[in-house]
Order: sequence, then C-alpha cells, then structure tokens
Amino acid sequence: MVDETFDDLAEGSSVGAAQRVFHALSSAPRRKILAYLSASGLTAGEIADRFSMSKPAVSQHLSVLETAGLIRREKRGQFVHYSLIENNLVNTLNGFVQEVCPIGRPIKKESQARARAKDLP
Amino acid sequence: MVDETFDDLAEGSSVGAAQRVFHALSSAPRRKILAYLSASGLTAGEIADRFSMSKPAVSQHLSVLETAGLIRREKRGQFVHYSLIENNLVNTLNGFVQEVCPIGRPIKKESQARARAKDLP
DNA sequence: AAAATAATTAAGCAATAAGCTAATTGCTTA
DNA sequence: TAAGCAATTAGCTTATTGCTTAATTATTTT
Repeated sequence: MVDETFDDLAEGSSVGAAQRVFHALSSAPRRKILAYLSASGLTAGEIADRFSMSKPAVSQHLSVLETAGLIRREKRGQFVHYSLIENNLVNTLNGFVQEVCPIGRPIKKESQARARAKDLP
Repeated sequence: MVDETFDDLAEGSSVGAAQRVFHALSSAPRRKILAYLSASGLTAGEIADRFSMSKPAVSQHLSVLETAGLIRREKRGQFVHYSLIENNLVNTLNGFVQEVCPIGRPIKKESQARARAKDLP
C-alpha cells in the first residue's frame, strides 16, 4: 500500500473540479436536468415541473450542478434562469477519456514502469 | 410536477447501464483504477498496492467497476487479473454527450415543445 | 496434508446523500 | 403596505457509501 493522496489524476485540491463534475453526473435526476437544459434555458420552476419531486429537492440538484460548473444561474426579477455551460462538461469528460483511453500520460507511464519492474529478477 | 420515472434518458430498467457507469465513475479511487488499467492489466493485489486503503476496500471498488461493465475479471491460478473494457466506457460517455450536447434527440424536442407552449396564450 | 498466499465475503460503523416539510428571502402587484 | 408567487435555506429522517477488521474460499508450495 502506497499513499499518494492525489484525488484526481492531476489535481491538487482536496475536492477537485473533476470530482465535482463526476459526482454531479452520478445522479439520474441531475443528468435529466442537463438534458432538459441542452434544449433551452429554463427557470427553476419550469425545471421542477418536469419532475415528481419537491421544488426544494430540485433546487438542491441545481445547486450541485452549478457548483460543478455545469450550469449557470441568472436571476431575472423574481425568476432564476438556468442554462447549460457546455464547455466545462465536455472538457471534463474529454479530459477523463484522454486519461483512460488511448494516449500516453504520466500515470500510464508510471504504471507501465511498475508492471515491468515486476517481471525482472 | 409530472411523474415520468424514466431513470435514464432512453432506458427502461430501474437501474440502467448508464446509471451504473456514472455511479462507478463518481469515485476518485475508481477513476484512478481505470487509469492504471489503461496502461496494462493488473492483478487485484497489484492494484491494491497502488492505494493506501485496505485490500477488501479495493476489491469492492473493482466489483463496482466490473458490475458497470467497465473492467473484466479473469482468474488465473490463485490470481485475479483485471483489465479495461474500453468500448463500454467510451460508448456510455459518448451516448451521454450526444444527449446533452449538440444534436437533436427526443428529450430535446419534448423540452423545446414545452418551452414554446409556455410562450403562447 | 499442512502452511502460506491471493482474493473475496461478512459484519459493523461513521460519514454522506437524497428526499421531505416548514420557514425564510426577495420581487411584484393589488 | 399587504398579499402573493418564485426560489432557496433550514432542520430532520432514512438509505447508501466507503471504509475497517475478521473470517472464508481457493490455489499453490513445502
């Protein structure tokens, strides 16, 4: 067992941006909200109308999505309009896929080196 | 409030494949495991060596990843080798990005229709 | 066959998350 | 300014997660 304590692959803060994004995406209602917002901006009430849960519950989900940087909040009069921040979502997912999928990256090299070390006398 | 009860955007089962994948990805240790496996297959013990937590804890994470269809398990003698199933990971993330990002899809049309309905007398 | 090693399962515990209702804040309008 | 509506915050309950140590299963080695 080796303690490295890097929360995410290349991030220092205790709860990194990637962690917030992936946590936000782990909830089906939150993904559904993102899908709704991909069609058009909506007020908090319009979003809540599309769910069977209470308004405060939806508000919490919106808060999680906003904290993750996936949606933006804009107050107009007594309404709060929410809309998608497409960039951040795509960037985070892409960053992860890059890390896990095809190309070389630091952790890949480290892991390969360790794998090789085991094969030698 | 309207109850629609579709867990994922286009899936019927109570806990859909997408939900399992996103849940699996919501944990930093699990993402780290995926990153290690992207470099080369590893035994359960080799994976556990890379973490500060206990072996059973790592085993649980591996189980979650396997249930999500992100990694495969292969027993050879007394060792268990784990390796990445790249296809499933990429497909699920891509499916989600397709839904949320650029192109037309059922939920998009539905939401746009509802948004328009509000603007009419 | 006994002992050692790899890995998992089981049982239990503290921390977190997701939902509810009730209360609060902020804006608009009668 | 009082009433009403939009939205969030607060306080609480229940379920789930993520870990721990101890016990179990399966394989290999002596």
